[in-house]
Amino acid sequence: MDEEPISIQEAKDPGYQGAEVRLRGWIYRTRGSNKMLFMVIRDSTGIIQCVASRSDLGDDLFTVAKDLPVESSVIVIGNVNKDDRAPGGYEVHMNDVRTISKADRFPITKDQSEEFLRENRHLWIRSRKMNAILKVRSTVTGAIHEFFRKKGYHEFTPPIFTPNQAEGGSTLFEVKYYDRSIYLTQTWQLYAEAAIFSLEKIYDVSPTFRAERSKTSRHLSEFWMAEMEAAWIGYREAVQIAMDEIRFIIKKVLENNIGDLEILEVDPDGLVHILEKEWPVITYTEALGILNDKAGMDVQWGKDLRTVEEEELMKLFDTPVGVVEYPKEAMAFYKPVLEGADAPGPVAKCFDILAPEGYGEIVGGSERDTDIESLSMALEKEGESVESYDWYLDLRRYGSVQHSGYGLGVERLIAWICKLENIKDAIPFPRTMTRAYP
RNA sequence: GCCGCAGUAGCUCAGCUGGCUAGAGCGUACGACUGUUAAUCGUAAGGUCAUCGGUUCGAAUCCGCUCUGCGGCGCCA
Repeated sequence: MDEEPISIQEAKDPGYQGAEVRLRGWIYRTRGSNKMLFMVIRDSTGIIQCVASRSDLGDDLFTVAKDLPVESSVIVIGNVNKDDRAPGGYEVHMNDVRTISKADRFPITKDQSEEFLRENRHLWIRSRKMNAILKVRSTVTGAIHEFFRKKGYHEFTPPIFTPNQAEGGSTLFEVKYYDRSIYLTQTWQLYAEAAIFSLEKIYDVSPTFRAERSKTSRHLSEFWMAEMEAAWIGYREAVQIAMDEIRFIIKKVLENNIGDLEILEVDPDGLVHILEKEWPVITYTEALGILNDKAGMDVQWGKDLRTVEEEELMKLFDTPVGVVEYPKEAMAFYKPVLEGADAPGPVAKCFDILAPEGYGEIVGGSERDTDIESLSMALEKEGESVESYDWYLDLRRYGSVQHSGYGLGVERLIAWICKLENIKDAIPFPRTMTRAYP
């Protein structure tokens, strides 16, 4: 009588058709008359319609079940069958409904604004949309681990509290640290550079904090970055690794999340198509030429590409594009100059990967400068105290080697794969300049 | 840092050439209904129109400050 509960997804398996099953879940919708009750329930795997007539359950139980509000938790026992009349094509004829917890009136109803859903994120996370996104997210982070481990990389976990900046001073979160201040990490990079002299090939997926005053649909104050750092490789190899990584992630999403993409109304064929194509790698200087020729934009050499320029450029491509060798001037202190480059000015051994359809930069990376003199000069130029980076400069004093690394913005990648309008939906509890609740 | 948009029932909105005793749909409560597809029908409850101040005989409506949220630029992943 008390059979083991199964998931809603399992109940749709041919082996269970006609059988009595026990399902656990939450009420997603209810409809009915005084003789019939339709109760759609959901669990982590999906939704299924459950139906009963008054005579099936008896007057008392029918009345109790009919009064259960949306999001009440229940155990349903009944016979599952294919039924074309049911949404989703399967239906459970209920023999029993057990109330685990009767819900209060659920605040989220048919009409929802973005703001209201963010205010109620702790409840909205139950929605089919968020459920699907979070499953894709789990696939993405899992795929990152799998990709690097298969290639012989070690997972390396950096500190989150850091005394130094690495990406420009104005974007650090300063926090109390006993009787002084410290910062939340903006990147694992300086520590990763130390670690490669032990592990050679490392990666991580970890939170990153940037206090940029950006109020856009592409920015978060707390986001997850998947980074890699490896000894003995140059920036051009790093570009290829990053592209392989993204391809691998997309492949895994296609293997595991077709149903979720469907809920998100994303056509998987688009992703398949992207996997089939070559992804171009162009230089910054070439990018300016393309912008001039095909978009009529006259961008002054030496400036970083701005959002409009990236958007115009990516209108010309339907796959991710690697852009390499940006002007040294616009780049962070640790990016070395490429000698003998075919460009109007000094360029750095660095790259970005841009996603199509306006999703912008999803990867940024570079080779790392191994020259103490030029590093010290670059730090001074940025107004940093060279002394506080002494430990970092040590890495150049004891057996320095060529090395490169990059960071992939996990939420930006998810937003692109899932075609989300806003990056805030790519993370369960978004943190922005104006929101740290719930 | 700069620019723009918004705040009216639990939710989504209408009302904004000043005349309101502030409406609708959804949700909720009660009732009806034997196959519903975010069912349908009936009845009801539910509001200091974000705050403060100003103009006016009269302000949801016009003006100003503030607060809150959202987006765009810049910067970045």
